[in-house]
Amino acid sequence: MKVSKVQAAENREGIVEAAARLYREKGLDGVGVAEITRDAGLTHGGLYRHFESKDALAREACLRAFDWTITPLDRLESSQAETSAPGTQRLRALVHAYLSANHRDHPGEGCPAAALAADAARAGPEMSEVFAQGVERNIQRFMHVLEGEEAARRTRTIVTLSSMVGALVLARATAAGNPALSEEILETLRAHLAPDAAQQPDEQ
Amino acid sequence: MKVSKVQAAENREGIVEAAARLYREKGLDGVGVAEITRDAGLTHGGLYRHFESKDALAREACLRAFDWTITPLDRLESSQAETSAPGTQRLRALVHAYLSANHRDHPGEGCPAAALAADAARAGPEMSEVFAQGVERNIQRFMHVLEGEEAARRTRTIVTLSSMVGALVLARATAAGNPALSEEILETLRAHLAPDAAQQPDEQ
DNA sequence: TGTACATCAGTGAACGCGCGTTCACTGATGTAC
DNA sequence: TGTACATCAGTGAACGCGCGTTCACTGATGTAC
Repeated sequence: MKVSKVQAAENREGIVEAAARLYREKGLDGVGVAEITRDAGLTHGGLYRHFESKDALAREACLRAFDWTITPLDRLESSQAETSAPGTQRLRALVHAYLSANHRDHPGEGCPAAALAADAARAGPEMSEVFAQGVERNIQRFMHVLEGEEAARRTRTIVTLSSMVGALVLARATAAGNPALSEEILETLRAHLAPDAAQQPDEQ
Repeated sequence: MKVSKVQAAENREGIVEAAARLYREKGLDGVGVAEITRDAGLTHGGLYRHFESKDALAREACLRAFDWTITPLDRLESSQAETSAPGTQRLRALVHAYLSANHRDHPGEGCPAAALAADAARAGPEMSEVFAQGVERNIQRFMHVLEGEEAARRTRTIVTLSSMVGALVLARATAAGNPALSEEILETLRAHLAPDAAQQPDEQ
């Protein structure tokens, strides 16, 4: 049956959000349109009123996923900033949130660069464009946490983001098979990217 | 028809090598048994004389892929070592080979950690064990390039490997959509991990 | 060394299954009057 | 404001297709004598 314009827009939104989460959890090839629409409370047939194809939905879901990543990081940033924390402390909070066991164990709500970059590299030029935009946005936002001259901040951001993505990816791949190694990787990069200070009790 | 034991062993070997390459190129979910066996010059039916299932083949292929990664790196190491290069130079050669456009554009012969870590994280505990072994082997081999106390070398190795994996993964995801960003990521991490010295003409 | 025959690596048709996509249909929505 | 009806979001059966796996069969291999 037909549905109000408002309801239809909400349904479309629900599909994108379900896809953004499920793709990050199971990979671009690991989840079908039936599961996505079911997760959004719909049936699979209606999907094509909203999206040209599964690939078009995947691109929109990836773009959306890059929002989700930044939001929780921002929340952490601002909660730290409220305590009049200097830039160093904000960086610390960001690095610790990114390289946490919680982020490792919940890719569905986490950074799409860590969850989907390899899949995106194989998914064709359009998906690569989406990803390039998302990564560039991540870089821009991350730069605001740092201090100093712009070129230097960009360099440091790219180094830090690359290190965090690699560490999270390796920690995930080894988590089930060798939990100690997985934790060692996270802890080593936490210490390297956000050193010094008293070790505060770790997240989750 | 039946085939000699030697031929059968060679055929099995060919399947593993084809799988190790194709999985890295197309992902664990991106290639089927028909394509793998065809690539090895066989038909799909005979695969189950050698492997219990597709998943068992995938695990063996991943383990094999971790050899392939180390082999070309070793060749680079030793060719540099012959010119009586200090450890710093060997590290430089390794980092430049890993973060090259050539490695980015040919995942099939490259590091499985960069190509398959995200897939491995979703493929169950047995695959995670395989991956943990492979990563640990990568760490052990990489440590030999560095100088200093053992714990410090291990820390530096984990930091360097994580950074290289993340940079390569991001460079691959953005290569088609924004080649300049992809190159910037590689170059930024080359400069960060193997700094100083006269810029020698780049690989490929 | 020569012969008879059990073994088994490899073939290719067939299977059940889940995929992405299509389409005739339903019926509430929202517009034209 | 009230009524008639065109629109179209959503449903669910159906499609063709490729997947992983099975299996009856083939015939060279390699062993027993």
